[in-house]
Amino acid sequence: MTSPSRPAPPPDCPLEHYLHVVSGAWVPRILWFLRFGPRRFGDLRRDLRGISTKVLTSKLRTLEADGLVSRRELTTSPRHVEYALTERGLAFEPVFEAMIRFSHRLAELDGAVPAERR
Amino acid sequence: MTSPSRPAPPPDCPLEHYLHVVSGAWVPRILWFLRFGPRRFGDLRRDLRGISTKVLTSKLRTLEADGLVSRRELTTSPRHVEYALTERGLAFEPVFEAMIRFSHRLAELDGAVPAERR
DNA sequence: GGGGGTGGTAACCGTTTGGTACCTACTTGT
DNA sequence: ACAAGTAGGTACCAAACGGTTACCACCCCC
Repeated sequence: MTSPSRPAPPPDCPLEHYLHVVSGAWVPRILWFLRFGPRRFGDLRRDLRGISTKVLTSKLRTLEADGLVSRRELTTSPRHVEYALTERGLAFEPVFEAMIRFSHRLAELDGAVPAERR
Repeated sequence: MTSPSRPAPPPDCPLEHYLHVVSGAWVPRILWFLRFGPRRFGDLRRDLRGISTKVLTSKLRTLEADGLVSRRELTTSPRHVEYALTERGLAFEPVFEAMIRFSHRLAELDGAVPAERR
């Protein structure tokens, strides 16, 4: 035990800044599906196959609190609620692109097909 | 009718590909510190303030199994083990850059003009 | 042979995260 | 009237994740 367990909290680290917002298994996936445009609650639930309504609700609430996602109730026939990326949420776009480049690069290094076909 | 699109789960989805490798609270941080060059076990433990040796070991094992990190035992006086990014691990670099851009962009939106127009 | 530093391993436990099941409230269609 | 679809909320659990505490093996130095 050389150093005290928790002596210095991170000052202004971009990594911590990022990880504070994007944690857990579902948040990246939610943002992923929202980048294609506004999406309704039920749509997201079907997009993210396997997510429970409880978790989807809580994650959307968190993202709304963090200002990455906006919630809009539509005055439509059964009642629709539309979720969309805010301007802050759109800041996530470079990360999506990077994740795509990452997985393409890994596929490339695996020596498999050039990721364009399949 | 209810859902305009329920696109099938792409078996080679870049997002899932990415998330398979980078999950949990510590893995991104470990990769972050390794990108500056090879690092010894104890160095990483000090870099990642608060991580336990158990978790650090298990994460490094996983990263090694995924081929993102290499492990090398040095024949030095006390005994050193050096971890480094492999070529596959270097594919993560765009993600780092994107995370940095993300946090800068958020800071920009926080501190600057509230230009909420569209 | 004791102390200190390295790099772990194993057992146990607590917190966090997510899942299941059941519920409300409203609206539309039959 | 009643079923079905919309968007949730709540209570209760299960599993994953991570932390704590020990302890080991090795090496060097004194």
